[in-house]
Amino acid sequence: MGVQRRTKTVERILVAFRDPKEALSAKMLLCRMDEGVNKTTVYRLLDRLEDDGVVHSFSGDDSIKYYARCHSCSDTLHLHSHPHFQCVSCDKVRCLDFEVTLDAPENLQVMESQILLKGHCELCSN
Amino acid sequence: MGVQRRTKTVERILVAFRDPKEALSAKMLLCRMDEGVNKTTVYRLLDRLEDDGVVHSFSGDDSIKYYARCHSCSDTLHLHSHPHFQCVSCDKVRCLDFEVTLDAPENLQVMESQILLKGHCELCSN
DNA sequence: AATTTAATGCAACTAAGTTGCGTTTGATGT
DNA sequence: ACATCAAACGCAACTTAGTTGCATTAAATT
Repeated sequence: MGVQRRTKTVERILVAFRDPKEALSAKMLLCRMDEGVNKTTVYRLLDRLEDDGVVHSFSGDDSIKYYARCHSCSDTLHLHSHPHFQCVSCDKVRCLDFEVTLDAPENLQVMESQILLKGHCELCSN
Repeated sequence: MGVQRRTKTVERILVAFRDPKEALSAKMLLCRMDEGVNKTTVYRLLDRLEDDGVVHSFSGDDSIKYYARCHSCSDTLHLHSHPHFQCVSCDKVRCLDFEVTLDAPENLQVMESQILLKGHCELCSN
């Protein structure tokens, strides 16, 4: 049933996610919140915020779980059909703007699709 | 520079990958090879086979690395633009037949794309 | 058969993520 | 304002995927 109390740590995590496109791992979040927050708390809050439809998650190419803001999700409806991009140079991960629909074989009942593009971002592609 | 010697363990791993579409994790491989093979060996062989263009890898929704046979790759050219499917019920993972091309924003220099569909496979969708 | 070096096994390690439990703290009622 | 109670927290210990160093084994070549 997700987050019930608006604690300081919740506020700080939401601040870390102020960029609507940027995706963060638990470790990145821990680094940003310089004043000591426990990693267990971060992992648990990310779970709760995901339940609430505040953030969505996906697995990066490095097999690390990344989280980013949701924009039209709730605790009852989670819908993401946008791709994500991971820069192989600076390792930044983010949501891309366009939606993708794939027509999968009929015998498969597809519930979700995760698309991860890898390459060099604008800043790293020189 | 990949596999240089055709050892028994290499043979056994290639047998495990006889299904051209099925994707396997290191753990699954270890289970299949009932006679003791060390996990380090499996991880190392998978790396080498990937270098050689014999298998390709991708990250599952469970943040576990999966490997599957390549069909037209070599040590110099690795090219995969097909999606993968992971059944949320039986956890089997496999390659799908169709190729996908996405038009990413121009400012991004995309080198590779990973598409993972999640849902129920034919056998589990009742 | 002897030699060489890739491949293997083992133990110890790293890193992401989880769990149990005792303590703290935010929300609610009086 | 204060007591209460469960949500949220911190800590330590754990699980699991994957890696590394090193000594040993076994393919390939002579």
